[in-house]
Parts: sequence; C-alpha cells; structure tokens
Amino acid sequence: MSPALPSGLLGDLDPTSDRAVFRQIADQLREAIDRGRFGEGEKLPSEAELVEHYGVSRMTVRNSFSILQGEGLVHAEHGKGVFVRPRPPVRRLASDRFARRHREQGKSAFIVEADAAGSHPQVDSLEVKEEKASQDVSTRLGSVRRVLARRRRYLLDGRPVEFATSYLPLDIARGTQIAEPNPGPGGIYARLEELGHRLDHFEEEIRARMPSPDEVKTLRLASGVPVIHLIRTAFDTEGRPVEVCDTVMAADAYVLSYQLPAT
Amino acid sequence: MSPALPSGLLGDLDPTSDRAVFRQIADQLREAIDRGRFGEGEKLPSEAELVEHYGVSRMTVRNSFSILQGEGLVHAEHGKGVFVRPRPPVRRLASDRFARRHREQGKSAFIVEADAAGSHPQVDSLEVKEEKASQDVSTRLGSVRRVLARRRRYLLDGRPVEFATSYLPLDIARGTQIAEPNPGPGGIYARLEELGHRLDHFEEEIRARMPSPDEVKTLRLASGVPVIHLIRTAFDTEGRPVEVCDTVMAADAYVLSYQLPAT
DNA sequence: CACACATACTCGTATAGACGAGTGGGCAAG
DNA sequence: CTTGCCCACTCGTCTATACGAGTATGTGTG
Repeated sequence: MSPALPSGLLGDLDPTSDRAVFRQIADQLREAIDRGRFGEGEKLPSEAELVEHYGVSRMTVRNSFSILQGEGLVHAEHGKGVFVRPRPPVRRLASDRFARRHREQGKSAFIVEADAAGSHPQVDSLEVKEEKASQDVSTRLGSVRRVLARRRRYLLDGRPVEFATSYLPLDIARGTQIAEPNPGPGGIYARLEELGHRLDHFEEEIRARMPSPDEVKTLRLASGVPVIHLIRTAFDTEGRPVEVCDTVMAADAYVLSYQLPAT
Repeated sequence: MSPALPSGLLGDLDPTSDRAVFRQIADQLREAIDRGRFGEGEKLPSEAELVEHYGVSRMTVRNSFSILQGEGLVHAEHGKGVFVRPRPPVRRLASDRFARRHREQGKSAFIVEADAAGSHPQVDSLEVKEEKASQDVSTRLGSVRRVLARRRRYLLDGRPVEFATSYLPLDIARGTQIAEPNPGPGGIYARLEELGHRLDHFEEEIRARMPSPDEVKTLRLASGVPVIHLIRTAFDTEGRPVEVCDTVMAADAYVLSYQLPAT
C-alpha cells in the first residue's frame, strides 16, 4: 500500500474543465516543480501514488509524465521513480575561443578549459580517415570530391556533451600531421597555419532541433533535450575555405556566446 | 474496413528482438520517412491501418507515433491523420544584421528582409511599459531596478516565428521615442545613437531547450520543436550596457549565422 | 441547385488489467 | 557477520475496450 501523498502538495482535478485530465495533472506537477516543491534531482510521487491521489487510471498518470518528459522537466528511471531533471553544468563557448593566442599551449582548448572549470575532460572515439565528401561539405569547401574526416567525441566528467567531425580538403591535409590521430600542440588550426594557410576568419551556422536516435545514443541524451547543430567553416587569408567542422552538442550542456561589432 | 497497406511499404515485426514493439514500428516509419517513401506533408497510414498491418493494439501504434512526434518528424491532426512535418522556410540571421548601414532605411530590418524573401511579415502584440527588472536583466544592465520593456511578436506568412522583449534603463529611455509603441525609422538602436549612446558592440548568448507551455501557445509550436533562446546585450562606446533583448525563436524557423575573426 | 444531415473515418481521452524487468531492503540460512 | 534469496515497489510494455470530437463526403431533402 502506498502511503498517502502529503496533502496540499498537489491539488484536485477540475471535472468541469474541458482541459484533459492528464494535462491537468501535468500542469499541477509542472507548477509544483516550478515552485520548488520538488527540487532538482528529487523524486516525484510514484505512478501508483498519483493514481490513488487523483483517482485515475495508471495510463492517465503515465500520459502526464510523458508530457513533462517531452518538456525536458523530468526523467524516469526504471525501478526507481520519476525525478526532476537536474540542470547539468553548462559549458560556455566564447566567440574568441579560436583566437590565435589560445593556440600557443600544447593541450587542446577543450582540455584546458575543462581543467580550469574543475571538471574531468575526456576525448574519445577518434576516427581519422579519407572519405567521399557529402554534398553539403563539398559545397562549403568549394567543390571537393574527397576529404579527410576527423571524428571525435567530447566528454565532461564521463558525460558525452558533443561530437564533432572536421572535414579538410585532401590537397591540404593528406600526408601531414593533420591526418594523424594526434595533430600535435594547438590542434589542426596550428598545423594549418604552419602549412601556410593563415586563418582569416570563421563562419558559424547554428541550428537547434531534436536529436536523431543515433545522436541520442552517442550523447546519451535524456528525452526532452534538443541538440545544437553548429557548422563552422574556416577561411584562410586568401578567402579559401580550409576546414568545415560539423558539431552536434547536447543543448542542456551549452551556452554559446558571441560578440558582434556594431559597425 | 481499412484498405490493406501497400505491401513492401513497411516491414514486419521481429518477435525475437528485445526491442519493444512500439519502437520497432517507430523505427520502420522513421526509416520510410527518411527514405522519402512518405514525403513532406504526406499522410502516414492511419492508426487503424497500422493496427491491422502489424497485428497490435491501437495504444501500441499510438505509442510509436508519439515517439516520432517527440522527434519532430510528424504531427497529428485531429480528424485528419498523421502527417510528415514539412520543414518551414528558415530565416537566416546574419551576424551583421545590426550593422549601422542597415539602420538607414525607414522600415524595420524584419520587414525589409521578409519582403525581400517574398514572404508576408507582420509584427503584433506590442506592449511597451515600465516594470521591475528581473534579477537577470538587472545584472546585465548593471544593477538597475526598473526598466522600460518593449514586447513584440514577429510573424511570417501568418506563422509566429519569434517573440522578443527589449529592456532599457529608465534613465535612457523614459520620455523618449523609445517609450513609444513606434520608435521611428531605424528602430530603437537608431534612437539610442541619436540620444548620444553610440553603439560599440553586442553580446549574444544562445541556448536551446524545449518550450514552456506558454511558448508553445505564443509561437503555435508543433510538438518536437525546440526553441532557440537568445539574449543580446548592446553596449555603447563607453562600455555601458544600454539594452538587453530577450528573444525566443521557433527553432525550426531559424538558422543563426556568425562571423568570427581568427585574430 | 443548395443546404442539412447522416455516416464513416480520423485522432483524443480514459479505463482496467496483465505481465515483465530493474532496484533495493529485509530476512533467513550459512 | 556475510551471503543469497525473496519480496515489495518502481517503471516499461502491451492488450482490449469504450466513448468523444473533429473532418470529409456523400446523400437526400427542400
């Protein structure tokens, strides 16, 4: 037998309302969460408790939970309960993150920054290979057919937060350290500059959308968490695109920050 | 009686798989959509047809649909059917959209740009009033207590795509044309410069998340569509923040584009 | 011809029940 | 005391059924 819910925590249903019962329940839970009656990481009443409290069927309660899950407010754990989803620490990406001065040190920007923030960074699933350029990448790089692709995934404290693929024209990258798993200090941008491609500027395109099932797996995303899709193109001083980087980020782990001149 | 489904359109279930039936059905529908067997705006088989095709109960089929809805792939219309969600035309926001030269003309940037793109722009629900600054706005504007808030919603071809609130310190905005519903040619940035606050640069912070129920209503969002939350702060040449603009955009209607110097 | 209505189809909401599987605590045997 | 098992509780999956409500289409009536 489930213990009765603390009275006052949740209200009653309004049978005269034309709002669906499961929506009313979701509304009440959402409000309780917003008001802090259920804190981050805290367990919500179980399905059985809500069934009893509201006098509805279990499916109706589950329906309410599924609304809140879609909003990214809660997540269910099999065998444990439904919990208020804690907000993970966010990673701030500043618009000067590719400034030349940041390339001096040996370690990658990701590692340096995460260490500074006190979290444990990790990079894995590195894959470096030549492949056929997709239509989009080919267009962005100026009609190249094949490219060098560098894939990697970034983790903070064991949690995957982003995965990225860099595409470079073969005539630039083939046979250089860029084609090695470890591109050396300063990363591939430092290597590009050593190869005579002095970087002039970057263009970034940002979209947000719900993740594909693949992305859910790779980033271990909770339901109700969108992804930020960022496509960056690097141009050298001659105006030639020398790299396209396609990045998919867990949206709840990032804030992007840009500075624009008012020119 | 429902007509039988064209054979070959969808496969069979694998009873030996440990993947849940409703996931298998969702997988098959997703793949069919990805392969273009169901085009944009096209109607998927009805629940009844899928019930018959797979030999499962209706709730199982609905469960599959709800997965695809959460992914933003399809949307249901009461009394009509379930349809592949068409991708709306996207609005590109370039990083030079606040360049001074764009402020010369009389009409707002939104109107000009939409006209050029051949769509019908509209701005509504304008509200201009003084109010208490939220904690966040206050911090960004440098500890002001009260602000002038300008709220408006933007529509393209009748569809709401974004709503935005500008906050300005009272000592700058009160009694000026900025406090009027129509701020005049070039918008409030032009007025700010006339008032002696020459703009130096902007800072933009970008997040993506699922919308609140309010935002779903205001932007008439389909389920499975995230929002892009953009917070822009405008600084004058003396380094003072003179405006904070809080914008919530339908993520399926926008691509943000930025240029960064490689400095 | 025009309009109202019946009808069949669609998805939306809700119930009641069943079994499965992950988790954790308590209890009994060693 | 430690180990292992059982049990209670949790959410996950699935069935079967019922009625409501929005949409479209035909059909018959005026």
